[in-house]
Amino acid sequence: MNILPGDFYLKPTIEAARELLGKRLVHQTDDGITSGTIVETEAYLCDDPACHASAKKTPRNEIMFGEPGFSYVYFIYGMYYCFNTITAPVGIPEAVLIRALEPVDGLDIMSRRRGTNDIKNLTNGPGKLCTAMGFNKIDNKVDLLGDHIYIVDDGIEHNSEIVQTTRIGIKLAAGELLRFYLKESSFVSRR
DNA sequence: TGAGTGATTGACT
DNA sequence: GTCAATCACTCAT
Repeated sequence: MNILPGDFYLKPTIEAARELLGKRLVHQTDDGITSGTIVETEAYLCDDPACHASAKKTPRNEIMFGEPGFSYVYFIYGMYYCFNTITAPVGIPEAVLIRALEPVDGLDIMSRRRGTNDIKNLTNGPGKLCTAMGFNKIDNKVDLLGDHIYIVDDGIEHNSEIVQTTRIGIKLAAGELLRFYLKESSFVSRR
């Protein structure tokens, strides 16, 4: 097992977003281990109007100004969580949103949490993957170099073309090409 | 395509 | 202190 080192998160955010594709996100809980290969990400930059932290520092987004390599999990639309990894040095609020995974471990746990046995429908969206992986607000501000939540490089070449396109579901700066996904994957949220 | 959901935020007393 | 608009989504129509 090869956990991504802390300096991975010091790369330019766009580069980190691109390189996170094909890596595996792991979550250890009381229910057991769930993990999935990252197949879709979005970059959120400090000068980006769509970024939570672009306007000003607030209690909710202050984690983005902190240490790279931490999780940023936030509650949205009254029902769903989204999982981000903090990038860029302290003081620069940038992050990578994990939008979709290909389930690897703990399929039974994910199915139970999502209430479906359709694996293609388990983690193909930011809200869905958090439900399947069991992320909630207590998983905010967690060190991704710890043994609770971490991202590993299995050393597997995904051999898939990376598609760069526009982000989904946002109003501001919707034209920016900051979304990345693996072309061959059938687990991305939308093409 | 549209309704529903509730934390967050900023603009008001 | 209160209030309403906003929102990086999902599911059922």
